[in-house]
Amino acid sequence: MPPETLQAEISRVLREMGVDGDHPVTLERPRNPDHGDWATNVALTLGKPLARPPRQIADELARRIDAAAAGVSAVEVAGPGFINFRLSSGWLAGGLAGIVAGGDRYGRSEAGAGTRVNVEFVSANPTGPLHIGHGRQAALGDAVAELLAWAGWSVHREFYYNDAGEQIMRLARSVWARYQHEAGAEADFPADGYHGEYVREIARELVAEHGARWKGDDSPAALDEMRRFAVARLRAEQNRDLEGFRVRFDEFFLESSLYDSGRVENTIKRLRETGHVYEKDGAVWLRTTEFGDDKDRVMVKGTGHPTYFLPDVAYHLGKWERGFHRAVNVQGADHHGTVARVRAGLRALGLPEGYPEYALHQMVLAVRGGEEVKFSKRAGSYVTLRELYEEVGVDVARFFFLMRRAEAQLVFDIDLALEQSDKNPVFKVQYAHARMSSIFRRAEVDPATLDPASVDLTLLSHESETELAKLLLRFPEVIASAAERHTPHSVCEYVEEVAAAVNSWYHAGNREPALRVIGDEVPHETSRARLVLARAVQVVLRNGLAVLGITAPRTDAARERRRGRARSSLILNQVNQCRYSSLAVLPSTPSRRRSGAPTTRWAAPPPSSPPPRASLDRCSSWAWWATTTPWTR
RNA sequence: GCGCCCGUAGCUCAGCUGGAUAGAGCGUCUGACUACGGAUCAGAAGGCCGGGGGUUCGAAUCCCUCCGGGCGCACCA
Repeated sequence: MPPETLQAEISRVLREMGVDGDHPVTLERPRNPDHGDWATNVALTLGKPLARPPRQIADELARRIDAAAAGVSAVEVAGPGFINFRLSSGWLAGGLAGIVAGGDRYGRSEAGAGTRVNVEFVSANPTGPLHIGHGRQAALGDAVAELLAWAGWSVHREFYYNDAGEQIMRLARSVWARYQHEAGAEADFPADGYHGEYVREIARELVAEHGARWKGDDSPAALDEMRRFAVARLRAEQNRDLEGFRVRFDEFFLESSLYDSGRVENTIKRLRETGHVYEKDGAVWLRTTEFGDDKDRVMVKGTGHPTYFLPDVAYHLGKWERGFHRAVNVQGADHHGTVARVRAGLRALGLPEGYPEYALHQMVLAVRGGEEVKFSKRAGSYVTLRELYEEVGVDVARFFFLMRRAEAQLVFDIDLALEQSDKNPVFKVQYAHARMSSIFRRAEVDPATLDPASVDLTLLSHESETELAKLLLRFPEVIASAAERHTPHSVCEYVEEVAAAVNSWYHAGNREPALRVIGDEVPHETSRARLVLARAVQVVLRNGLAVLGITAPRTDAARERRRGRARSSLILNQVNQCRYSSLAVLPSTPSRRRSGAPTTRWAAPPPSSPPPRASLDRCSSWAWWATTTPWTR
């Protein structure tokens, strides 16, 4: 955000010039650096009201500005009447000191005033392991939640699931059939069953724990036992996968509790009282068209059973009544059809328009060697989240899931994710952070003891330094905007930009030793000032990555490997990668649609022959390289 | 057929809710290397912002329309 001093000074001058106090003054950051650090088009917008040429207004405004009071070093009029400002070195120095002083709170704001907000995401039903679509949603939801927390909201992370619906029964029937096979009985596998290997695993565990007591038993009681067992197993597995992905929830909300607690009944009663309910063809309808939906919706079917619409409304009404007057739902874009109707149902009950908010995301495509990766052994028809992050690492997976805006389809490039160079944006950013840490180690200075107040920061006068400093000072604005718009990807882009600026600054020191942070060529005071800048970089990168749920390493395992300490573990690592690459070669059937599941669906038929084993070849050549290449140059 | 999302450099994508000469990474091309961590740097080429209309001082951005791609449109879950 623009410096308040500048904003205030412009307002003062405008009042002086007799301009109406509520005339909007927008300050924006010009794309072109020649146009200064901040610019305003206010003279252009004043042309009509003042009946004067914009250029003339701009000239007068620029003349009257007190640069010192505004915190700028230059005021220029350009083009048709833009006014460009350049920030003063004093303002920059104060800002840098503020970053270091702010530390891990730098970038937070109190905008949310501690108000409660509910962020619901993942919400996968326990019918199988989480897939990479859930992964995108987990990363996205967690980042949106964290952004809101940084914007001063009190955030509640919630996971909603169903343990008794039709799909769960399909799961139960699938497990039942596999169990009969394991127990040595005949049974037809249901046509709509779940084919993943995990179903067999659950059946085997059932046998291990309960023996063959349900052999040949197709009673509802037996099916129900298996349902409970399978749901418990899969819920536990999902939780392990999420914990491994560093995502935690404050609450797991069970759909069936809406029935048990009478909330569904209560909701329909209250809807009837609104007078928007009618009966037609033996079903009970809500007139959602009165509230912006494109057709009315059935709440209770002719069979007497409620549709999913009803518990959805009951659930969100419950959120409101639990005190969450703001709620954000992170969901796959295939759910956008439910948005209008749920909101309409809630409006009928008197809740405000636009409740809850939705952050919808498109599907994920995993690509390796230019080919889509579709299958895995464990889940059968899709790539699981765990397989993905065990191969590329949690940090990389989270960043890749977040680096595109949610509404766009995501191509997850596994080759790029495995790349350990600046080609990979995650390494580029983490490396920039590690590099700053390395400078402090080298200088034998504890960054925590650095006191920016005792340092003359105006010594940071090289262009690479001032550009970097200005970039760092944008951080709070980046966070605030990303929180408001639910766009973690803009944080990814920002940290990447910071890393690039850090490299540029750092390498200026390679070309001219006088520009280094530490060394004989550098005067002590200058060195101190640059250490403050390095510290500010650390703070911003660490905080930016923290928002995204990514670690900011002080050092890197790869460096240890280069030092030759861990040759064997490197080789092991490559072998592991070969193991996971097996997920590319297993044929299977396309997945079926499951409710509550985000949008990863693989519609293409299974390959008739296994794809080429390029990744295996590469692994073996790496192993060869590792055993034949000396570790020190 | 209706609704939502997307279409920007060869590829993957940004573009801060209407601003000045449309940006970044990868790829390509040309240079640089005794290094505070080479996991590198400097530079260049590359564009009818899907097409066409409109709105205004000004449009990738807003409106209309067409084309292309994805998703969703049940008394399914």
